[in-house]
Amino acid sequence: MRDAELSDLLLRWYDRHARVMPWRVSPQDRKAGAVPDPYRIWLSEVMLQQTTVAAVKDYFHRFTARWPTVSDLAAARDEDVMAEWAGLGYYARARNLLKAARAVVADHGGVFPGTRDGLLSLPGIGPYTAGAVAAIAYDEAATVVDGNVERVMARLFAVNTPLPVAKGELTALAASLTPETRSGDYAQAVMDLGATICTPRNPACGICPWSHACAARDAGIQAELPRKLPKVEKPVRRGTLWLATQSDMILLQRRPDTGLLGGMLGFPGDGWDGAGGEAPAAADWSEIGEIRHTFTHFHLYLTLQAAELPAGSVVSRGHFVSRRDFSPADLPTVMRKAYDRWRDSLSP
DNA sequence: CATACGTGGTA
DNA sequence: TTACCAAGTAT
Repeated sequence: MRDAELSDLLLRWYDRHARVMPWRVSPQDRKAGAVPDPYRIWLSEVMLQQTTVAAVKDYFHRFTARWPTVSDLAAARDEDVMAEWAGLGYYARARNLLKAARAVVADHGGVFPGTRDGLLSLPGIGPYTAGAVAAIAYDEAATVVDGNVERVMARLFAVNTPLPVAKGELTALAASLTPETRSGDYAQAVMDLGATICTPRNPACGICPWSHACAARDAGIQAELPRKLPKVEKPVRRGTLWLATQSDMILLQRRPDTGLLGGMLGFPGDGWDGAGGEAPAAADWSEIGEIRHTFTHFHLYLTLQAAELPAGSVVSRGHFVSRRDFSPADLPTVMRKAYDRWRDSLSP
């Protein structure tokens, strides 16, 4: 079977089964002339990096309601954007989002670059996102390779080379199928196929439009692909978080712009992320419990120390914020876990 | 090329 | 409960 027949088959499947998403223009609306907004496509694609559609939806609605255009976002305050991103993870995405929005306004007159190569020059936009935005927003015939596409190609062509070694090979195979027309619909179609039918476990080959052409299915090894190199074991780190109040104030600390939870609000800590080393103030600290949290590359156990600081206390780290100006929703999840435990210890 | 970088859902 | 997984990028 020729490659063009395979892509046509998938597009016909997509016409009937495209999932509805807040940022997506349906294939029917596209055929009627509707054009996706590059800003919304870019925002959604950055949010979707290593993140599920379900987790992204509410964040996408809040961001687009608050900042409807790239110019609005470019004019936003850093702390507002970081607070709005809190809980979504991979916070470098939010910092780069702002940098890119400001670059679009400052260097491109408020209009997104019109090609994949142009998009690639913006912070936070790599090969996948550049291709996805170019294909979806501009119908450029860009090859789009995400985890779904890697899995679909590995199975369709029975590639036994493990990831990430196989990345280049899978990209070339994906390129061999990418059509010159309806490139945006096609890119979304392959990803939808991977997300709904060609799933990591128990792929639904019985209803797959490509099952007849699938080499892995033919060999009965579809569930074993793509193969992956063994993962390194996560080490355990331990440390302390200091939870201090002073009358109606809470002690918070903005984290450095780079590294773990970069740019996010949190509580002063020590012993687990290279920062600190001692309590931020002399006080009668009492241990109120422990939280555990697993990051991408390590398990973390944090001892929680709480204290009411005497009036006039000098703190070595952080700054006091009135409870009225503090929202736990602005915290990254590990910090919100600590806050929730703290609050529970105060009013059980 | 390997590592750092979050979180919530699922088996 | 543990381990894996999700529309990756930067360094």
